[in-house]
Amino acid sequence: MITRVRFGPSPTGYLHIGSARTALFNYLYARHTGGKFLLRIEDTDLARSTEESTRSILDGLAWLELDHDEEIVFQSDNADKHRATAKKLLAEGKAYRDFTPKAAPSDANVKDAIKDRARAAQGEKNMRDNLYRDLSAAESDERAAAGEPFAIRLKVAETGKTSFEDAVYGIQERDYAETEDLVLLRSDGHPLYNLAVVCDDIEMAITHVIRGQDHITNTHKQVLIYEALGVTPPTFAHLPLIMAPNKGKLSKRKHGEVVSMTTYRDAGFLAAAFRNFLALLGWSAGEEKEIYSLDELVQKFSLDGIHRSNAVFNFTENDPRKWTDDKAQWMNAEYIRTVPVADLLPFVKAELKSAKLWREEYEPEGRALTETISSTADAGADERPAGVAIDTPEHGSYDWLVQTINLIRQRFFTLKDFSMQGRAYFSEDYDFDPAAIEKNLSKFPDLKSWLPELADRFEAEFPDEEVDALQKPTREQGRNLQFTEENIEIVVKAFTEEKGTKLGVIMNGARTLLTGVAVGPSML
RNA sequence: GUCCGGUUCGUCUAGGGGUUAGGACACCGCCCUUUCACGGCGGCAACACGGGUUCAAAUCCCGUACCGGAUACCA
Repeated sequence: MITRVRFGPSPTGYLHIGSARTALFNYLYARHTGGKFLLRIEDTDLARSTEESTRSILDGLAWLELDHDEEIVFQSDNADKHRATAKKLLAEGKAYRDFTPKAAPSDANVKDAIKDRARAAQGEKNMRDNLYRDLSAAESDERAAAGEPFAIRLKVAETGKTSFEDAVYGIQERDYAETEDLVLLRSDGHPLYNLAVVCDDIEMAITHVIRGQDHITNTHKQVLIYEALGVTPPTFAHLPLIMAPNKGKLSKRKHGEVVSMTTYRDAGFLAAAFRNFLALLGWSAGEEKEIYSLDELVQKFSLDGIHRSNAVFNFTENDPRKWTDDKAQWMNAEYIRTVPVADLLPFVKAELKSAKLWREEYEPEGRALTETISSTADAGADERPAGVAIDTPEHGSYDWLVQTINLIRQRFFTLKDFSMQGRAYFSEDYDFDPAAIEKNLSKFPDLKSWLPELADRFEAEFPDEEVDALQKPTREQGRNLQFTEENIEIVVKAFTEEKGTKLGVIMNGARTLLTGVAVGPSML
């Protein structure tokens, strides 16, 4: 039997980090088993569902590259089928009409009202004391025909228990006494969540339901519906929850943008890095390894590796450095500097484009950015074999771009850094960091004349260096120097001694003047 | 309240009868670097508590505490 899983977000907000992880686990399980990953928008609560939210969720999934199979199912489209199912259960005597007038929804805090009510009941409540539970079919039909409004409730047996074997939490049991005669169809005719989910899961032939642990109680109710329908329930796998640093609920209300997937996209995170981070929140392959490609995740993912305890998503409000989880930040930086340039290039391009720093020359005709890049260009880092003349591709060329990225990405954390910290590499129009100026320029007033002087010196020592670097005589033989790291060092050191200053002063001053920031590749 | 679940360094976690309780992030130090990072090396730091079972318990059982979830004509 082919595995079929579904991710069923309700479109009442953006893609939350917890939902994103649920989606990821569903995706990984489907791909691991060679099954299907389906998407179902659970929009039965039309009062709260918005199209904007649906779009935002779809955007988030697209960003994470969790492509779904088959058509997206909108639960609201199936309302008629849900109603038909409720009526069938009614006809079979497995459900009944409840003519109790609908309670006015408490306006303030629904959740609190429910908790208060539950506390007040102190567990003394008899879940089967509904007046209409045993109304004769004839009388029920009659009242309905007379136009009296009613909800349809499932008739839960007096004694017994629901049970299912959760792939993560093991055998789960719940006495019927704990479960109310749940409402299937509202008095206004709208199908409710549990009914809708069961109907759709059956119709979509879902084999594994992977969702948050907060649904365990719903699962018991859904098992009841499956039983009433005479359908074997799918396998359930409940996931531990992702908590806020205080181990409380992670919510938009309280924690703001840190919980939204779009925040990470906009902050310059690589989807691959964030996916990797998310995968390790509540799941482990049982090995000492942190970096996993999507393929590896797919290959190693299993329901057995899912934890039973909640995980804390760690961040510190009001600390810009720790605005989100340290490990997520580290992982992103790790990806930025180690991923093959070819994989990084498209993202850098997008970033530069949005910052209006992109030039068409970077991408020569007929050569896609993702194309394999020459091995020399891929050599990463600022390290270069000693004694080899520095090959400086034409500024603005494709090769120049690749080398530049390799040079600067070593100290970057997000894609944003390419247009912020690294702006000077792509444009003459960049800002100066006041702290960097203070630290590296203002303190040494002499730099004002030294730096231009050094520039002249370079020009004199390395004339025309881009044209024919390798042909040039070395210093021993004549005037001009080969443009190598060693020779640059000779020139700069000589200059430094001449001025009676330290190398660091010159290097740092030059970097700050040239790039506007204090951080950057070495001059030598 | 009731039902369900959980508890290993600050955080993510490995380990599930005998381990110096391992790794990662964060933090601190040293090295590398005449910058900042990267990197390398090292340090700090954990089995919630109490009872059992056992030659032996972080690991199995029970209880307590604490944390979380659920308890709608929301999803």
